[in-house]
Amino acid sequence: MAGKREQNREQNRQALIGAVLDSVAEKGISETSVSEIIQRAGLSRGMIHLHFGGKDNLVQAAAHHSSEEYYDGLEALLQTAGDSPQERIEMIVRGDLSERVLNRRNVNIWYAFRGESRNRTAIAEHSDTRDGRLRGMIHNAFSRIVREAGTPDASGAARDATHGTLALLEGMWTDFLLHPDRFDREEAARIIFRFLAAMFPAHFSLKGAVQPQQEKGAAPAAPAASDS
Amino acid sequence: MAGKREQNREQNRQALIGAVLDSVAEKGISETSVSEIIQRAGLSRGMIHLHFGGKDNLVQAAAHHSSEEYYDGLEALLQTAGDSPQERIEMIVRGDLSERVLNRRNVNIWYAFRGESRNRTAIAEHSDTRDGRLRGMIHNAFSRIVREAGTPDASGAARDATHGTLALLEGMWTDFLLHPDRFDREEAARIIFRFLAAMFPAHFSLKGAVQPQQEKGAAPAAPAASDS
Amino acid sequence: MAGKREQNREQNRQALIGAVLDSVAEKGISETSVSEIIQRAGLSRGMIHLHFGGKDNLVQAAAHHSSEEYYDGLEALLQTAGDSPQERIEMIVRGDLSERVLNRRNVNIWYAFRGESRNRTAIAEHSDTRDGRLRGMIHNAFSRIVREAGTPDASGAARDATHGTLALLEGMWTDFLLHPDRFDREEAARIIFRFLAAMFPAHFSLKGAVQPQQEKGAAPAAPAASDS
Amino acid sequence: MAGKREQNREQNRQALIGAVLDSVAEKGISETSVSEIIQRAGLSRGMIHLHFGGKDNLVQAAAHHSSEEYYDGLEALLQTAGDSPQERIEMIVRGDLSERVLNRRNVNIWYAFRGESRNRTAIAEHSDTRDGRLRGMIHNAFSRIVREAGTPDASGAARDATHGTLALLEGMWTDFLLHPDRFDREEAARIIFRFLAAMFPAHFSLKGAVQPQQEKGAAPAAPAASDS
DNA sequence: GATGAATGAGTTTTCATTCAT
DNA sequence: GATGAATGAAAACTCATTCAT
Repeated sequence: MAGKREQNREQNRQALIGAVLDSVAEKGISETSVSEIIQRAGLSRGMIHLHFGGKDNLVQAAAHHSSEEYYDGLEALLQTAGDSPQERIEMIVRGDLSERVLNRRNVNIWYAFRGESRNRTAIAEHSDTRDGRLRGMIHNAFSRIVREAGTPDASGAARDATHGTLALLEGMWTDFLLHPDRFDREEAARIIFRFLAAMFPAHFSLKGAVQPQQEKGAAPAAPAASDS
Repeated sequence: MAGKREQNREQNRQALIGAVLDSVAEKGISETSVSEIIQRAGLSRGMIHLHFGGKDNLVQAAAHHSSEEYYDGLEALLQTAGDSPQERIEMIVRGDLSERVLNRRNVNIWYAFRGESRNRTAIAEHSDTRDGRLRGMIHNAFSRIVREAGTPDASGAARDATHGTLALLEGMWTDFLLHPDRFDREEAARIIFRFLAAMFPAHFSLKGAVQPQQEKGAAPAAPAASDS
Repeated sequence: MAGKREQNREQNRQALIGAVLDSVAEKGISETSVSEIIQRAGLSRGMIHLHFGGKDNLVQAAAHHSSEEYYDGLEALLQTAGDSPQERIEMIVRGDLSERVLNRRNVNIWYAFRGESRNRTAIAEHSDTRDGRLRGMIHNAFSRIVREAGTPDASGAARDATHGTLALLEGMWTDFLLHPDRFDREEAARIIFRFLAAMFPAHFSLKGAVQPQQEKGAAPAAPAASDS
Repeated sequence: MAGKREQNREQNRQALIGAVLDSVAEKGISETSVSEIIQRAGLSRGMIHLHFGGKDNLVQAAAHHSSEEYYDGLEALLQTAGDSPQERIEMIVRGDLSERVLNRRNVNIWYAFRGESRNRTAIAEHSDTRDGRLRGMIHNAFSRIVREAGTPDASGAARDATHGTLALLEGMWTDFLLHPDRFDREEAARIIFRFLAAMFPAHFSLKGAVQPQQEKGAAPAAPAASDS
């Protein structure tokens, strides 16, 4: 079979990336050695250089992959969101705080990569464009809300709401990082919606539920905005 | 002089800690080698093991020192704050976003140490109590504000405001970490106060200035709340 | 060839062990550094940790090897010995004092490893069983001699002869260690046989030659009993 | 007081030597570092170089001291021995196997120093003369025994008995070194006397007791011949 | 004389990378 | 292509010695 080799090749690449991410999450970047990686992946030493040309590239690829996965989930989530701006924002917030996205592994990985400047630039570089798209979507939603609220957005309320919401989510991630045991997803969501409800009382309720419209059903299954 | 030697000893310890922090800020933890440290400190190799018993301990001590410095500055700042809860909160927010606290060096250090769980737990051990104290002070301020606002705090508004404010600050630090060039302190403060103004319109203005009272004068010169 | 690499691997392991033994014999344990070892072996630094996981393990392996070699030679020697108990004992004594076994290198190595309890216990662990076996063989021989002598062994003559013979050999090794120049193998053998001749006059002569039987021909070519 | 300083000086020298011997006995030579020594001695770092001019010299001095002590005890013991040659030999044998001389500390020290050729030669230099003297005394005793036995010593029986006895003692020390737990002083003495009884039945009994004469009373209190 | 902080040469160890098989 | 033994530069650490106090 022709594609068998190619398929195996991709399988090995993914195994290595997965091994890096597992190790980074469990042991941290500085203890993620080549030996650690190949042991987790169950592959040979040479594989890393064969497929990625070196450890650094592999780690970059893993960082890239992790970020990619995050944003992909996020955009998929938005596809399923309702039309109302409140729904879209709630979906992002709830998604970003969901077990599937906000868990020890992801948080450790995310902060580990951010912690080392070398990788930081690489991650930042590629995630900025995509992050911009997400930011744009949230901003659109808030713009609509502001418009619906009838007040002119001269003072940049939509932009500030966007920035603030993303900052709040970041802050919640940090909470989780530092105290995964005592972190309470419901509380985190409630706080964010409390802030939003204060700014847009007609659109968000204290409960964090979208106010006037009916609930859209399905719980969010994937991540939401993080990188600012 | 008698204490000259003892004094010198302490000086060297501090020099080593400073060198670690400089290196971590500039190069990241994984490139902070013993050679790098002693070169920056202008001291001898053996010194690290003499005073700290190994590189790891030195790095931990540096993390500890950094955290301590942060909380010290923060608490000092609160000593100078006015009596009104608004003033106290504003001082923390503005302090935490001030050049003196929120700068590339500090942010890099802070995130570098958080990036690896080993350092994270080591910092957590001693910083949680101090963080709790700070959090308590902010919570007190918001409680007074809620009380003054006349609404019963059945729904935990004070607690949520505390949590939310700290999360927002965290989010702003992350903003700074990822985009130190385009970060705008004024904007960051404005957004936070916009959220607070929405929740407590009688106490916070959109400008981020304390509403009714006269300004307390001097702008904050030191750090404020971060660790959740 | 298929096994070429595996073969080379084992070759290198052996080269390292040999280098350790050479160095220990010539310079002593404390001057047997990693640099010294790899220089003698003509191999790379990393090899030691690759094959043995550290210098300490390598040194232990060398001690093990040395001990093993000694007992192997000894047991091989006994295979070639005649049937009479005198012959067997003489072979052990002469073998243990032979140039091939009792030489500067071996003695230095033997005492160097014994000098530090760490190595001592490590050797003891595996050599005690073999030593016991050897001791058993000597004891058998003496038992037969005692029986042939017609006296009942109520007083433990065979056991004491065994213990005493081994102690004498040990003592001769120490002689050699301290004065390799003036050590006289013939004299050493003569003294041992003088003691044995005194105890078992019908079986051992002053000359150290087996008394009644004809000589078995070949001179012993390998080591004999030492470890108590 | 004038001699106070001088007295203290000597006290410190002895403390250092004692610390070295303790450490060598417990940890072995290679783990006997300057730090270890001064900690045990409770003295300052500089002391070693002040009094001995360096660690090596101190270790040499300790080896010398240990050897000195051994021979001193031995010679003192002989002063108390009776006149008969049997008594003198028995005193040396029993002394050399006594708890006071043959104990874990001494054996470890003795073998540790022997294990490293550097120390070996240094000890040898000074102990050879004394060892020669001891050897001479034993030889004298055996010569008298041989003479009393009436056989001409053409075949060097006295010399061989001397050499053999010392070798047996050495062998017993090695026994003790390797298996201090199961070592049996009585058995060791019995074996040596069994050999001697076989050679000189008129002078030594199987029990290891001097044959014809009455026992001399006092148990031996100090060491006996070792260094060959 | 005594102290112990400081030094830096030398030691062990780690680890990304290479390359013969 | 895949493997894992081999490499050696660079890392962390040890430790006898020095010397200002």
